[in-house]
Amino acid sequence: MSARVTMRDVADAVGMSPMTVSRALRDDRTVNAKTRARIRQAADTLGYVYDSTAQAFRTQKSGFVAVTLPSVNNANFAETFRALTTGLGETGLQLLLGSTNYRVAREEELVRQLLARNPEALVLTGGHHTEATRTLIKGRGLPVIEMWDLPADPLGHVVGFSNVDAMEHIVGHLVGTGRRKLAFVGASEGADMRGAVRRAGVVRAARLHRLPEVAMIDAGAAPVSMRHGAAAVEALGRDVARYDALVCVSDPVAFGCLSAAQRMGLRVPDDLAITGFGQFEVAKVANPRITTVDVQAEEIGRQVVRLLHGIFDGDVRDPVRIDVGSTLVVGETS
Amino acid sequence: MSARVTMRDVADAVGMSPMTVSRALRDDRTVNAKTRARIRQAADTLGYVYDSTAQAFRTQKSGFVAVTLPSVNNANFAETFRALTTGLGETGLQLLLGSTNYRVAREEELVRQLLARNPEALVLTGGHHTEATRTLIKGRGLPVIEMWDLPADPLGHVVGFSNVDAMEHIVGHLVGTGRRKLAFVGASEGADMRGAVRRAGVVRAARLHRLPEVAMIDAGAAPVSMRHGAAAVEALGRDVARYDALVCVSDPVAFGCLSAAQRMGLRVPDDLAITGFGQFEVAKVANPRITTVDVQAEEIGRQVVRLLHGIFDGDVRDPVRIDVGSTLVVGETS
DNA sequence: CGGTATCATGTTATCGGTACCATATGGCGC
DNA sequence: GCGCCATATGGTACCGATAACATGATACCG
Repeated sequence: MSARVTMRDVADAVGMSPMTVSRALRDDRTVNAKTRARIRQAADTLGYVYDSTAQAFRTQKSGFVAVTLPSVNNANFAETFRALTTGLGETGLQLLLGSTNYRVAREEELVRQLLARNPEALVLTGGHHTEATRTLIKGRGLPVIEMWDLPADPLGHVVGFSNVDAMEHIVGHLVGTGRRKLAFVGASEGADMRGAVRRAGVVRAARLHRLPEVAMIDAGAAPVSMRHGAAAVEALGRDVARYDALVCVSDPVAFGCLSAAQRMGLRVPDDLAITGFGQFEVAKVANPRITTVDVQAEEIGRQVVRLLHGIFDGDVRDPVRIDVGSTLVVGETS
Repeated sequence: MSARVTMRDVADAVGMSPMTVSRALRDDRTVNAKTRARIRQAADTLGYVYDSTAQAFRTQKSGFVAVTLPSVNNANFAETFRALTTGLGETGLQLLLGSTNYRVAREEELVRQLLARNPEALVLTGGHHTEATRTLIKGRGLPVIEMWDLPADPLGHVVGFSNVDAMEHIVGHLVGTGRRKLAFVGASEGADMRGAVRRAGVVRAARLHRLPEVAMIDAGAAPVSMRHGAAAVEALGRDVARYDALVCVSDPVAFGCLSAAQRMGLRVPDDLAITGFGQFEVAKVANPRITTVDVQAEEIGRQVVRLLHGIFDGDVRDPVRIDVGSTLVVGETS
């Protein structure tokens, strides 16, 4: 078991200094072409493997961009993540991913872990963070982007949309089609800020339209998905007739509600309207198609990539705020 | 914009040496409890963030485990990934994730990128790799685990199940309920090995049962999902009556087929049986529930974690092969 | 009470690259 | 022939944490 092959070994093999080897391997044009070829050759022969840890350490540039997501098991976030990976990969940057599991407290620990790897930028999902997280980040002076939200007091750059506005679109649409007795189906109040903001948006919109108070249907702790929506409706049983519209926190939840309602013999949308959120694939394919809001998960990712490139190239200096907006997509469930 | 806070700064703040700080922060019991508390306190006050890059460099241990997935936008893989993150996070290991987008060629580039970060282990999804990838990996002598498959010629350890067996369960079940004219719905033949293996499993099982040749319905390039399943059935139109069962490569595809079939007025399962794969949430919630195969995505992740711990603790030396098996879950679509 | 084990902390060197500056060599213009 | 510049290469220090060894203080033993 021989020790690791380093630039020193390669240098010795060709009778040059490690410095020249370093330059040669990085394709520095100041190294004579013939020398470079000889060095490359020797490196191959010796089975030399570049040590990017050492490089990251010396240059203080990790080549990482850190990203936090509430969960990777969510088609929307996964889509954004894919767009980020693709876009940044072209520049040789690698993504360092962490999931908060929808808990703000977990985010703090996560950010600390990620920052320890010296990322060159930090991309956070959502605009709600603990005070400690905020200080931690601000103290580092690295580029920060918050996405999937439009926080009032951002840490740096922002690429997102207004959850409140989006919910108002939905409520407006429901009111326009004659619904008045709304219920919101989402995760229990708690650590999940995203759900909380959407809930607040519904409540506000209902007040604006002078609707009776919106009922809150608890589908369990975040993350909530299809089965939670279905279980919530099953638990309601006949009582679901008290409402004429279920406003769900996401499309999967809406699909769960839809499915359970159908099993109970309810006609959707005649007896009950159901709306989702996020333009997940299931909304388009479900039968009937689910009314939802398109939030352009991929576009968010693309914009973040564009912004990061601008930042790294020095073109962007002042905090940027990009609102990608959201569009109501009327389906057959409302 | 102050320079980065290092252990030196923390040490100066409490009047001790960096070495003691290092020990204190790593919870080394040789440091006096009171001193440790003081150091922790000072680190917090100064906003110190541990530098894992420096640690990785000095100790020659990156703290990374590299993972490749075909796609993160797949509830099954996402579930495995979550189990990995959780399990390894407890040991202070971080996951370095790369997606192959279902292309074997892309895997090679990816593995190269991941290896440059000096991971302490490599976890690959699937058992098919290019020759170059295999050499690359073997030359490194680091622990390798292939998951989600049971390759005949593994690179190292294996945690998976037999895709072929699983498809045979499904076909056996369909035959048992009187179906004979099967069609397989999956991605175009090409780079997606996983789909190809499942297809082969169906074909083999059909031969065993002396069924007529299985029709191949091309749902487009991988990854295929709900909308591809739906589009495939729509494209077939009335011709779908030529089959009495659609065997789909995954649950999302099956759901797409189901939905399109229902829109066309077909009765499932009376006119047409439909089966999926993977026990995705949609299979359980769909109406009717989709017959599928449970492959225990989370269990795979847990077993990989257990195996990795065994490897790092030195308990595991010889290549291990864990078959987590798969279970037929009969729903209402067959 | 001397000697040794134990605990708590410090000193030094080092992991493998690379920024920065120095140096050697050759070509070219005047 | 001299100065000047471009080209090609080398020397040195250093990024931040930690292994290995050293040291000083205290406890404990017969």
